[in-house]
Amino acid sequence: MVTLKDISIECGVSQATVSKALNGLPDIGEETANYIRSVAKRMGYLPNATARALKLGSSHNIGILFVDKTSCGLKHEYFSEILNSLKVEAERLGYDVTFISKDIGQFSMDYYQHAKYRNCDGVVIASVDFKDPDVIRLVESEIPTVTLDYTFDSRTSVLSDNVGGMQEIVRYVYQNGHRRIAFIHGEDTSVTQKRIASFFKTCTELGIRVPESYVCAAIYHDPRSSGLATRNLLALPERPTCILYPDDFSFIGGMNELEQQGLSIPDDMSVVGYDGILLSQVLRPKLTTFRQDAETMGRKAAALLIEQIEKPKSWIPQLITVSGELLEGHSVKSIRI
Amino acid sequence: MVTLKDISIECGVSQATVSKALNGLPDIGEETANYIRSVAKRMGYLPNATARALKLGSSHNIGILFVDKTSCGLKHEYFSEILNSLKVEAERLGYDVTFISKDIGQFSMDYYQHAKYRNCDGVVIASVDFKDPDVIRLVESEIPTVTLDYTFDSRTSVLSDNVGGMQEIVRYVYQNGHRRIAFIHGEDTSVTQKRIASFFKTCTELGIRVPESYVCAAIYHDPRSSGLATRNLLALPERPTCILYPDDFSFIGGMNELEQQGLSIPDDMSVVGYDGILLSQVLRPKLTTFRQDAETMGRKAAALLIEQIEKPKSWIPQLITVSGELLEGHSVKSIRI
DNA sequence: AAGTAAAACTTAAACGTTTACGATAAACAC
DNA sequence: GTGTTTATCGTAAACGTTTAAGTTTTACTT
Repeated sequence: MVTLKDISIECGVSQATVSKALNGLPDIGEETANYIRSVAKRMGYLPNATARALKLGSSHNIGILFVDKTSCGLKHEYFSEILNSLKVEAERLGYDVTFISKDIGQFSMDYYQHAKYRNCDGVVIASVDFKDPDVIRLVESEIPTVTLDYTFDSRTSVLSDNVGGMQEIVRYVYQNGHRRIAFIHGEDTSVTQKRIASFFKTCTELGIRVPESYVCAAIYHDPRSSGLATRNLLALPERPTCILYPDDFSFIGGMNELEQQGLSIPDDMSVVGYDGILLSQVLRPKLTTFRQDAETMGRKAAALLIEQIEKPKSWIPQLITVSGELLEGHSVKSIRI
Repeated sequence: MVTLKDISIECGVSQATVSKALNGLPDIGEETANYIRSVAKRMGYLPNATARALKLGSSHNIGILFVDKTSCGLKHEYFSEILNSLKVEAERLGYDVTFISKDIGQFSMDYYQHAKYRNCDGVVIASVDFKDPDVIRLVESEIPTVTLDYTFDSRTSVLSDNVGGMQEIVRYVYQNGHRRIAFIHGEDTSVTQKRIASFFKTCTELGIRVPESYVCAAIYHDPRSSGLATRNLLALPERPTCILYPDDFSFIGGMNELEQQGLSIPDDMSVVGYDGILLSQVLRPKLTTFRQDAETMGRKAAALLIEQIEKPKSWIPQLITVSGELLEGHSVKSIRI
């Protein structure tokens, strides 16, 4: 490994001069600087991120928190898309991305300790239990953080527009003549709460009455529970004409249930998904769904975190809401009223 | 941040003593060591991975190479599952995981340089163009590597059993009475080549004649191209009775095509997927497919890489083949001959 | 010509560890 | 009592950077 010292010897100058020349500091003569740079290049010099981090106290490395407990963390296309764009943007800005977890090796540490241990300049928190005391400790620490789809007081977060998304869906369905709209939602999270609230609010605005039995719970990303919920809805004396699913993948459960009962989509039942994953666009009939802009969310999260890292003084916490778009498929029938 | 120095002052001993006590070296008195450890705990001491890495020349950090060009890198459940188990296993063994890429910030570097820059102890290479000169440079460097689903000379790799998988599929289909078996394969990669070779070999062993038109190309993870290939197969004068798809997700394209032509699965056409992703198990009829054990692959890759890192002297390159299992669904009809 | 300022470069300390080597004292052998 | 071993702890250098402060040389000002 070629170091500053090697170059300094080769050039006949001091290490400091080499360092300053390579970093473009102003107090090195142009001639000398160019010469040093050329020698560095010839010798194949690479800066040592570790030494730099030790000296500067900043590692140019950000942590990412994905919990694997649900085991659908990374598997979910929404999150893997976020992760990918986050990584790309961070790298564009000169930062690497490292996973943060509890319990690294024999050491047992919490997220905050892990981030400190690795000298992470900041952490993006996604897909975790936000009630976890360890998560809260990290968020309340001095380490810059950005949370995804959850907001802590005085902290920056990037949110998918769940309120707007649900509103658009309900309005779209309403415009297509539906008045008996059921909503199968996911397990109780802040995202779910927002969608439920927006669902009721929009229905009220439109003057739609929503029977209690039309709103039922399932589990995200679990077609079985959504299938079950679908069956219950179909058994109702007054069937809905349209069912909103917690996510596109869960809809598969509903699809199977409908098919089994000999009902066709959208003629006998209209359906809407959520997420806009690849699958939704290749199903026949194409699924009408609300596409969350995961790419933008990951990019924004990285950009905001790094901005916060680089100007910590003047930083004011931000709440960024990333809007999505309704992807119109052929799963909602237009019915005359 | 509390350092060894702080503890040494508090305890009235030297830094060296503290370091040795915390690392459990034998030349510190038991009494002193216990005292130092208790003080360290009380003061909330955390080792500094950066300083340690600089001193020891090993960062306890491994790199992971995922290319995003195809943009289906992380999105593919197969890879996200590998990534997840790789991460979990690495952390269990005391290593963190960092993404490696070209071009970090304003610096333009190749994979090898990036890995050196970050002091990665080793790199797992997955889902990339293995012909890329930059990848080859990395593999041929002194940095320990493990490749996934591709083998370089004298290098360790973890392979999914594509040969065995295809063999099992063909045999299963054969046992169910099929003799006219078509195979839609993915784009030309070493994985594809293995599957094609195994397909032909197994067919030959079983005495099945395979018309040239039965083997056609599509693109992995792309239902459209598989749909097109399906259409071509259906237009053949002598239709196959069973179609093997490049992967489960691509099969959706075939499913749509079959449905559109009024053909039902498996009565009018038998189908088999590949991968065993979640989707395959919730489709109706359930898709018969070959499940790749991505969890084991990621785990093995991490374990092998770390073993290689920790005993580089005695290391002999290994080729590990991870076998999968046939998941029998209801998409293959048993026909009498 | 004397003083000041700017430019170009060096010295040396610091970041937080680890570890080879040295030092001290107690314990032991004879 | 002398010499040797052993246990325990300290000293100091090293890993590869960055940077404040100092030094020398040159140029400029009046």
